[in-house]
Amino acid sequence: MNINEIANMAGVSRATVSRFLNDGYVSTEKRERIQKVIDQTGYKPSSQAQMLRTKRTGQVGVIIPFTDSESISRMISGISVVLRQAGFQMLLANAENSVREELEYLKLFAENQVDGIILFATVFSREHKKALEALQVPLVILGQRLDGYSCVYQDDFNAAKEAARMLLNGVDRVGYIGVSEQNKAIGRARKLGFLAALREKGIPWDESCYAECGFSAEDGYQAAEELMDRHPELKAVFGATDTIALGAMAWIQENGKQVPEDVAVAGIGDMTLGKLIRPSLSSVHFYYQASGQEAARILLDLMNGNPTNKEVKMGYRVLPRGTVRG
Amino acid sequence: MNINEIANMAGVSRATVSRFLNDGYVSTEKRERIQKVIDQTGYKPSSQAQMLRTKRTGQVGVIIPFTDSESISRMISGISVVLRQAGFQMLLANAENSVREELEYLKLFAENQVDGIILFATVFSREHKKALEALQVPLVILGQRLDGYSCVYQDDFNAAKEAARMLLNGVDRVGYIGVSEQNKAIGRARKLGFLAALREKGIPWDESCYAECGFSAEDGYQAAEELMDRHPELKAVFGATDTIALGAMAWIQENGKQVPEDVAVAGIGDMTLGKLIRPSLSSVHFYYQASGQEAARILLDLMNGNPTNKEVKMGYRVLPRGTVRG
DNA sequence: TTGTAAGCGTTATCAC
DNA sequence: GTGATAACGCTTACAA
Repeated sequence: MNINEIANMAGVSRATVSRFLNDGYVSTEKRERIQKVIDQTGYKPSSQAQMLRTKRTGQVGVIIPFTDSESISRMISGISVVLRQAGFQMLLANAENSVREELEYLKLFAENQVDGIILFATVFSREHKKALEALQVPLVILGQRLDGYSCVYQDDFNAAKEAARMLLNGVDRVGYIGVSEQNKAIGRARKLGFLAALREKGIPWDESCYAECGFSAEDGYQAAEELMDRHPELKAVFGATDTIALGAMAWIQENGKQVPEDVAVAGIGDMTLGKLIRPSLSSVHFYYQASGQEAARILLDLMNGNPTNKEVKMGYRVLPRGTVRG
Repeated sequence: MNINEIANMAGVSRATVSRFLNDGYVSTEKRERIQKVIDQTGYKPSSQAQMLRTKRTGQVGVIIPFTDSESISRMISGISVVLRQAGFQMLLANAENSVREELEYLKLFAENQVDGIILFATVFSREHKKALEALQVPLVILGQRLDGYSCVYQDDFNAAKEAARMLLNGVDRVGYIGVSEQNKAIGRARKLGFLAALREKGIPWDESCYAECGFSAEDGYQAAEELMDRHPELKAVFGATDTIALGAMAWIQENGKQVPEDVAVAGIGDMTLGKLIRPSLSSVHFYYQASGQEAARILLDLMNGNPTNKEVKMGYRVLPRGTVRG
């Protein structure tokens, strides 16, 4: 079933059918005839042919570092809602924690497979920047800020600072478990925010109270062990993410300490599970779903030929809960 | 940059270039010439043109009910790894909890937008079955069994039965929090497995000890409240999923009961967070990531013209942890 | 082993 | 308003 057959059945030329489909000028009479035939046959134009002809694919490539993360899930949800509404489909590329894969996908998409790209960024290597410069396709970066590109990111610095303030309530010996500072947002900005809160309170900082780990709860667990072995006197532990904080808290509770009486804990991200455990995890809410929507909207703008780069820093909400002191 | 230009630059016909690209017969001499030109120009064939010409898109549609679920994330991870290796891309369709949307996507993909479909099924309405029958494209169903279709699913019945056995250790008054039985796997099979364990132990069942809810932790929390208000004497609560169980556990602990001394708890799915909370959540591990891989492999088979329908029931592992008695 | 030529199913540009 | 006609960039008989 193709446009020629439809044209024949309706007794018009295929150009007219095409115009009908694309809101061109068609007389009411022929309009009706064509509509009828289409209804009868259930005809749908071949999107492959349309892609070839129009150079538009109606697809957006979304590159994520891994699938198993609540924040990523929420952002994807936001993206998918907006894209769907705009008639776009989402080509999801899962880099599985590999920077090399991430670059591969970037190149793959760059070669005109998609009309636009949303990149969940973690770190920016030289290679990344080179790949981004070579890009012919509109792009929005999610989760990190990068000069010269449209991006949507969280206010990591201030979120961490305020979360640290809440954690430091009546506490002066505190440890920090974070991720590599190569990750500017989650690694660097959050740590700096934390340190800013310390400075504000006049609490001295000793780099040996810092432990670095990956993004999983197991990582947080091990990092807590390492940290607390080194500094059993710590009265509070800050996790760069809720997942890390939850891992750390598990170790702390397992080793005979009360939370928050002996050790207070806080994280960032407001994961669902954080409010279910006892005591409930103090955290900072990020508007992840909205971030995804925002990124998708900016990308739609860009794809519509609006060349304005935009940087959007999302807000946050501090959530004092059971793991910090009164 | 298209195949004609490459052909001109290499001094061959475009057919030869095409053959070169598709592993057809090309003399070593021309092979080298073409390779050189391609290296110089960075030429990549237009996948849109290839799609139109070959009727293959190299894309697989994956329909999920929602994004925010650890089990779904893990299955997607498995799918993406296998598809990637086979050179396919993943078109992710998020139905956002809407059956209507799910059907829309099914139809959309059915119209030859993709070479194959993986459907994360929840319920099968008449409409679903009609849509599935009309499907021209290879399909694998994930998470549910459906006669006549290739599917990969969990052993929900036996997993629930064994989990219930472990929960019923020294306990005879027990409640069950589940989801709608329209969902044959998570709703029906798990409940039946649970009831089978009860029967085995000779424990009578009273339907008023059943509460039904959605998939979120909040749902589990509320269902626990409803259930425990009705039956304060319950000594154990079974959640059809870990998320539900965690929600229920939060309510139980919040209301002054000790887990597992006063009330034992178990769930299904082995979510990461389950092993981090104290006491740690007893559960059943499902091989979700492997399920995704399996589904993708079967789909690849199907797309290769192997018309063998396959049903794969995945195994499980029972994980007694802190929320059940000795 | 290579080239010619005929599509794949659309949309866009023209005349009419 | 409408209909020829020419692309879009590729693959694949078929012939050489």
